[in-house]
Amino acid sequence: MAEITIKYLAEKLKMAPSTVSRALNDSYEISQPTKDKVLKLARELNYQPNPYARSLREHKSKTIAVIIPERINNFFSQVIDGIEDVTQQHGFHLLMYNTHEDIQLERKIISYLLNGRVDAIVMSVSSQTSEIDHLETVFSKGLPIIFFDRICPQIPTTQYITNDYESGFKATEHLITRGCSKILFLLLSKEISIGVERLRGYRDALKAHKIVFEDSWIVQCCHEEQDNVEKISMLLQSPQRADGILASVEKLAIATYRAVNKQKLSMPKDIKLVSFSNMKIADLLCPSLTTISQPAYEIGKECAIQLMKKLSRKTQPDLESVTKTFPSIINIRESSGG
Amino acid sequence: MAEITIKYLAEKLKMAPSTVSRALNDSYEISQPTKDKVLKLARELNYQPNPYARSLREHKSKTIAVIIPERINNFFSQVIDGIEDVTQQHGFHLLMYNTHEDIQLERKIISYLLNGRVDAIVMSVSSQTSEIDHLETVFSKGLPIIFFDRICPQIPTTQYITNDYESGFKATEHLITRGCSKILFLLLSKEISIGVERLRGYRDALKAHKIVFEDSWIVQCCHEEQDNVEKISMLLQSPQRADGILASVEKLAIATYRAVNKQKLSMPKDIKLVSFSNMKIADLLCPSLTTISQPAYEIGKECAIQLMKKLSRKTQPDLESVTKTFPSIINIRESSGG
DNA sequence: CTGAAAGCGCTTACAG
DNA sequence: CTGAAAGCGCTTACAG
Repeated sequence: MAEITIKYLAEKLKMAPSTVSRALNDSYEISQPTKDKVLKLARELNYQPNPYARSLREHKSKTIAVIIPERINNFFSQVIDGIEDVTQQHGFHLLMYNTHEDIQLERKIISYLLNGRVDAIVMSVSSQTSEIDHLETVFSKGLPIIFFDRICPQIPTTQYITNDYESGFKATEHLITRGCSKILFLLLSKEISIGVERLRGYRDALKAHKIVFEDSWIVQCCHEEQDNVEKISMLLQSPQRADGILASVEKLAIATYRAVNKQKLSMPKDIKLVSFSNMKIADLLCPSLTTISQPAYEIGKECAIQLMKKLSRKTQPDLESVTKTFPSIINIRESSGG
Repeated sequence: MAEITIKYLAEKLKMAPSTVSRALNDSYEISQPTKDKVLKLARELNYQPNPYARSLREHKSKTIAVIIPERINNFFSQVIDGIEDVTQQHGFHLLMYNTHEDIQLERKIISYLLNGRVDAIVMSVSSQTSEIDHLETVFSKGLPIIFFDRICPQIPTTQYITNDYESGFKATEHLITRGCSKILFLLLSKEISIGVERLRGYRDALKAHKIVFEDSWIVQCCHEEQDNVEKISMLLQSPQRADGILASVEKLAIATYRAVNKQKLSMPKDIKLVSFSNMKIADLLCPSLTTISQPAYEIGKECAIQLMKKLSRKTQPDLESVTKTFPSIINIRESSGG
């Protein structure tokens, strides 16, 4: 790969490299004829600047890291599409990392990003993230970071969530109006921010409807589908089983379907289900799934817009320390009784 | 962000930068005591080498570009998980690009990668990709490139596919044994490689079973769900409508479900469906979907393994010009009559 | 075993 | 308007 460099162009054109560089960057200091000559040759030879030389010199990389806890997930895919659509227009590149919900991996990934590899980070923390010193390091180093969905309220930066408390409340209320009185809340173990808010909404809805809450209704699940199916199956075969389930995450709704089938129960007759989910085919499931869906693409776009705004300014003002809320939508379908 | 550099460490330690660099890289030329001192301080100050300085110097970036035509797609997500799991172990980073099935965007993305930004490319081409000069440029520049699924046979490099001909044949045969005699083949417009192979298998299966093929059975769809639903609906309301559908891509199966519902037809009674799809919840659809699923994660892993093998060698032998085939699995469910 | 020097490909302050 | 020089943070061939 014999690369075309500025030096090479300069030789061919019998100019100084500095002149070529300035012409390429359309500097006001360079005459039009010179610019024309340089551009012409650059195009002919398909000159592409070496991004790393530029990054080293400029101390910026024009790349952004996106860190998510799970890749096979419509919500995150949609968020990333939103991010990419914006950053691409600004000539930014996206470095992508999946933590697999593993805090150790998350720390390691963060450590790779600490020396100029990226100009900013957009991130949804893993469900294991309770200690946050690695995230504090990012912030204290001055590396811009934005959180979405699974946020980190302790870090004073811009964060995007949806109205999780309200959605949890409404979803629970919906189940209650459909006749449920024993409602299980499924969540991932130790899940932060979103789980907490959704849970609060759920509990307050129960309280508002004078349903006496039992501790056993909060069910900590894991990331292994088979384990979750078995756990939920067990719960469903108990004599005083629940009549409603609120799944705080899509994968737990899937596990519920499997458990219901396994126990040969009928949904929504025996058990009703609502889940947070951005699945596009929720309406094609058997029975169709009542979902609370988040405006994922818009969230991604907004993250990127804020970042682009910050990074494009000469004097980069700090990202505002604020948590912005997008509205989720509840789509009532058969799984909850329609 | 005041960065810790080698120069800074060298000053603190009263050594030369070259010594520090060598100690950090565990060079045999450096004494153990010196290494210990350097490593100690580096750890204390949490030194992270500047990746771009190193890339510029070494002419390698330790990053790989992954280019896919669509992000909200289980198949691609699984492939990428496979790629990442391997590359991460080798300290490589992943730059990710979604072409949205747009050849112009694909060309643009490729052009960004031509000057050392990445050490290699893993790619699935867009369905619009008929001209391939941009891919030829990549190859001729000596930038390693591997294709998967939607491959580019004209480029002499390693390519990964599944047994698409065979799967198309078997899927068609399956529909025939379930009583279908008018089988529609849905494909994305001008789709390359995979579409072609699957289509060949389909046609040969018809021929083998002495079914006289009609041109109108090959239906070119697009990327707009609504348009596809309408097109398929139209076809389904014709008096001599098909009794079987083979969807070469998951999104066309989804559109078929919607069209069937819209026309108030019943699947599998009125119409039977088989689709290529890596959807994990195909069994939960109404009716459950008969799928041909590809070993996506394994394909991703294999792409990455080949690349790592190549890139880790001092003398990098060319990627073998060979097309390797992974076996897909047919999962028979209700949509095709069980 | 350690150090001084050159250079990767850029950009920009400084001269002229 | 153009050029020579320095420097971004590394690594390595060359000395000693």
